[in-house]
Amino acid sequence: MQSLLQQLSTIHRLSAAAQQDLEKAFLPLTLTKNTFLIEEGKICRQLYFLEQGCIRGYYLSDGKEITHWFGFENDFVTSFHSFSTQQPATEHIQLLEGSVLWSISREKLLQLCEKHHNIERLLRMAYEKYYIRLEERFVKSQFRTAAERYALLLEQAPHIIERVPLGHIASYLGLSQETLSRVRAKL
Amino acid sequence: MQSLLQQLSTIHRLSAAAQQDLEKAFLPLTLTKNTFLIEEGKICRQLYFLEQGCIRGYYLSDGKEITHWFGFENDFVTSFHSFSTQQPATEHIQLLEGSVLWSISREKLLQLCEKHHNIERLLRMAYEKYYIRLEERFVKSQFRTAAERYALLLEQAPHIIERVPLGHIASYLGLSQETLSRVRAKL
DNA sequence: CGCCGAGTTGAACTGAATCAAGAAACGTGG
DNA sequence: CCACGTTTCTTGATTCAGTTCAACTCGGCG
Repeated sequence: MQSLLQQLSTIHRLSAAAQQDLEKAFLPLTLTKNTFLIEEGKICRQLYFLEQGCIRGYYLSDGKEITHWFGFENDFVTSFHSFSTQQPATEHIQLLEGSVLWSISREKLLQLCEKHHNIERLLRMAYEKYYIRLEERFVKSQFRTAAERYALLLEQAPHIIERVPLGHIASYLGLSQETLSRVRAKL
Repeated sequence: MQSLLQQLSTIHRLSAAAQQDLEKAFLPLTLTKNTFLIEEGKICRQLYFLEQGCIRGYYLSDGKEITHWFGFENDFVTSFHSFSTQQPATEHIQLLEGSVLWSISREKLLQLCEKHHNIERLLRMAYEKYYIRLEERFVKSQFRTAAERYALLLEQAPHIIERVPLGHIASYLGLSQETLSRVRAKL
């Protein structure tokens, strides 16, 4: 719980009352490797905070799994599309390691937004932050070669190679596994 | 102004007081083709609503202009990274047609968020919407061929070809202009 | 011991980039 | 309203990065 509050405070400072309500609203959750947090076709009603562990989001395209994001310690994860619109998810979210999470329902979160302007602001600022992060990733991947994209990933998440199978990283970078293997072979 | 209020109401319903304050805060602006709304290196302090016209955001990579988004009627536009963080912009924003816009300063917008929880919520929901839109674009471009990406764009914005030079569309799709021209030749 | 998933390596193929001309369309001034 | 230069678009030839398919290696594990 400490790391959740800590992470929230890096986005926006909360009032004591808002913080207490949030503490009560998040429920702890420990899950094993390969568990699915969300499956395609189901409606996602929970937002998760990943305290410890590693997660991927992927979708199926022509029968192949395309990993389009990873979550690590201190990330908020969910299927944002489904969570926001309450339409069926188009992606799977799967644990890559046994993980410790905290969850809050959409309903509860919206109640807290209603009650504390404070929390609504934090959420707004969190979306801003995640929007900018996604935009940056988009810009930095277009018109870059395989080697450049891999080098950039290693810069941003040096630990990733030890924790995530190569095939998942390859599709995340928009490459085939064989190409990524060859890129790595050249150091 | 009518179309701005109309557009806001599709995101979230505002109180009369909040709506009135917003009406006062937005200033009208009419600019000619090729004007720059934002230039790389400058800090972006304004958010714009595009009532009429057409805009692109682009950045320079190896001396080449890469258009990474277009704005049309009823879009909110700014350099989100610079606007949110108040760091220098990494992109240019340029009018592709003479346009009618409304602008609000970051300072004023944050004041209004402070005053009306209502407006803070609308902004949070707007960010949600734009986040989802960006994510969808990302997913739909990765692992797609040139022809598929072009077909998808035409579905979503059939009018774009008559309003925007081919070269800009090509870089938006992650292609060279020559390739896009050949894709079009095959209908 | 043999299977299985994960990663590597090789050879052939291909979609798209690049380089290089040329053709159209456009706007501006005379 | 035409002439000229500029910008925009097309077409061709060549090259290359990355895919695909297939075989092989390696380490872990029942």
